[in-house]
Amino acid sequence: MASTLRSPDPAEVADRLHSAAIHLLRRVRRIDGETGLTAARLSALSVLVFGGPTTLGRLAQAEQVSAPTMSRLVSALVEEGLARREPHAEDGRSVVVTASSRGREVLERGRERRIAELADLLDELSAAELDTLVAAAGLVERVSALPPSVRSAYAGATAERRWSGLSDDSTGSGGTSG
Amino acid sequence: MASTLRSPDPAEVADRLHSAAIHLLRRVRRIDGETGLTAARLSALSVLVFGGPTTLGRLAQAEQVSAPTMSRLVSALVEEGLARREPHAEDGRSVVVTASSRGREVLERGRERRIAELADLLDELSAAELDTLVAAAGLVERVSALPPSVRSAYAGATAERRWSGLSDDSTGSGGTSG
DNA sequence: TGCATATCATTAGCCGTGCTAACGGTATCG
DNA sequence: CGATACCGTTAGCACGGCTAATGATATGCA
Repeated sequence: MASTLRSPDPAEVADRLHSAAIHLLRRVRRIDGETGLTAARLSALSVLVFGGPTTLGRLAQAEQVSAPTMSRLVSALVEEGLARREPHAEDGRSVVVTASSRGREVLERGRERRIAELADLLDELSAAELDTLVAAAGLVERVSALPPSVRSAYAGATAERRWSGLSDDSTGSGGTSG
Repeated sequence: MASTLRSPDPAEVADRLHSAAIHLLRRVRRIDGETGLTAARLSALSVLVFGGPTTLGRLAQAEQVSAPTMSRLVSALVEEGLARREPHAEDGRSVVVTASSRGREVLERGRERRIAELADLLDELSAAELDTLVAAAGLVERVSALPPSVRSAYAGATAERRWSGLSDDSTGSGGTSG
């Protein structure tokens, strides 16, 4: 209502975004618990699936978390059989992380489940409103200073399955795994 | 770009929102660490400040968390002098939580700090884009099945400082505190 | 009245996820 | 060959979700 009647106050925008993000995640937390995929793992896995194999460090960078955090996250994915850790061909210090075929399946299943759960909620939104959400998500990603193509791959899928900074030296294979 | 050219796929919307929320919160987590106010505490405190005193249970409901979680959250706020726990006048089982004046100050300071940190990022967005974000935040709140007026109080402030479900029987005093 | 049940909040304990610090192993450069 | 830099892991801390169990109070019914 009031939001479009005037120039939005950045303070307000920040607060409302903050609040919305918190509540959205609290909701999703409950949902993805059913597949055993938590939000952070799902997010990391999706980067692997859509972006192809990459090193742990680059994955951490893409997800904007510290290396130890990503290491633990990857360990969880590996233990669940959703990803593999492999030695880097050229750099002995590095580790290449690859989504397993089961990882792809589970990502898709989790995705479908999440959608099923959200379907009732999203149903009451118009196409224009969905558009608004998509646009906002894009803006948030931009504002969060992420490598943008990673995130647009989320939607584009076939258009750009790899992103510039990651595949040049770390994967070596070309992203066709499983 | 492509998002406005067709009817958005709910799956896509869900994924992108999910991802955006994760990354936004990861960013904000770093920011509000400087004031000692974490995201969850800030969110709860803001409900108290904008909504007035309420019981713990209702606060938990408003924030969509379990009672134990909110109890711990409130304990943290109380220990930091940002809120008070008081016995309920009519129901001995209940506890009324009230934001202290310092709580209001700190909320405002944390808010300002968060905004200062986000200023560079939000600066690169147009007014229309900010509008998009605000609209999206509202949609997310709606979709997250929250009591809507709580959240609109975030923006409206003076317009509706109380929200229907909370003040009828739990506060007893009338919401004018401090 | 008195006991059973329901409700509100707290405590206890688990898990996941963020961090920094410290460490081991590898590359790289002098 | 030794010093230094870099990558990843381990260790340990804090926080915030949750469920289960415990007090304490209200309520309802015999």
